[in-house]
Amino acid sequence: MAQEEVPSQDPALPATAYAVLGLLSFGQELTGYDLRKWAMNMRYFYWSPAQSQIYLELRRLLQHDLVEVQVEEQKSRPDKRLYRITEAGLKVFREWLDHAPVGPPLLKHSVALRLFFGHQTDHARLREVLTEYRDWAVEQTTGLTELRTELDQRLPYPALVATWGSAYFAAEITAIDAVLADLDRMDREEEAD
Amino acid sequence: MAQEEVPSQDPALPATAYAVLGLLSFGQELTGYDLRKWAMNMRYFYWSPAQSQIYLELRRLLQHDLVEVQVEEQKSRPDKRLYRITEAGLKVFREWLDHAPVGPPLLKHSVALRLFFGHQTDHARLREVLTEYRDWAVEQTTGLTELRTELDQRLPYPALVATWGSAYFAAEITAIDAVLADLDRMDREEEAD
DNA sequence: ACTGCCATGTAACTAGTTACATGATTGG
DNA sequence: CCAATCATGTAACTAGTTACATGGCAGT
Repeated sequence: MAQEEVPSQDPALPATAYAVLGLLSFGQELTGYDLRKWAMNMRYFYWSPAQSQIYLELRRLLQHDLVEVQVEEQKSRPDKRLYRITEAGLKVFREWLDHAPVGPPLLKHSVALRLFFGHQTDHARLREVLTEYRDWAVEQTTGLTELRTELDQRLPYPALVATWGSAYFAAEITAIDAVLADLDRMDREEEAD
Repeated sequence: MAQEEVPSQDPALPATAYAVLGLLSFGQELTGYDLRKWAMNMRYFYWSPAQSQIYLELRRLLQHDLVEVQVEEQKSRPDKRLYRITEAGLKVFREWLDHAPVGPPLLKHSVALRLFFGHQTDHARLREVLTEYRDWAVEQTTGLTELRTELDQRLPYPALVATWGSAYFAAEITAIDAVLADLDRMDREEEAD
């Protein structure tokens, strides 16, 4: 390591670090374990990183003095490490929130990918895959509606995102139904020649 | 390395490898360069990996004999490597298409993430970010409609996905408008106290 | 004259994953 | 009594990124 000259002007953190920082920006002291649970509530629109990744980001943020930790000793189990955002952390987070370039969402839709290659399989199997995805999407809407009622008024912005998420899954369900109908149409057209 | 005993029964390839294999399953011989262009057409629903990653996957697929290559020598520029899917490749691809478990889409929506943390910024900035995203989404629908007319009849399944994609972006635009309206409402409620 | 396309590849890095290890406490 | 939860962390790996290098040829 070189001798420190500048106290890291622009840490250029990965998105996950900002997600962690953002969760801490609500003002509560949280453990890595707590953060993982919160991150799971965000899975509807932001892929939850693995548990080990969260602990890694926390250590990185600590090194940059963007969070501070208070260790609570526990008998015969790992010490509880309560993280809190620092002034510097809040500053960096707000800077990101206000000035980071608006990027497109990163999407890897494996079901859409499989439909794209539909010429290599049959409609029966395609319908199975699509239906399974549809069922999953229905479950997600249920989960989101529950989450939203849980959030409402207390956390207005997360509630807004939950509403958005519901709309997203509703749209997916409608789109799947349209695709399913199109597959039927294709079958009928094939039959009638 | 151990001495080869089994000729790699289950290669367990990453998703990107299947995407490449799938593109080759249309029957054309393609270069890495061609594949990158095709992958860019899929960016609406499946994140385009970096160019270097595509070349890497091709080399891996070659090692597994899932593709074969025909080298065309070029004077004073890199040789053109035309890849073609093999019988084994087609088999592995179909196996994946038919039997891979249906996974949820991987989504990292940085705009939704920023809205989630709206308490740390102001509505003016939030509106800017949302509007910029909205504009981008509008562009995407335009691109997709063009692509769909280009695909229609010739490639029915990609056309289906393109339609789905249009619906997705349309839903995003509607959702953003709803969020924008909600922000207005929040402003009015704040004002009236 | 210059920009963009064709075409491949390497090097160094970062983000992320899965699997493992530990072990008491709480709830049904 | 058994399963889940709490709570952190390491090790080995894979997927993916950016930046660089090369250099002719086609179109405006």
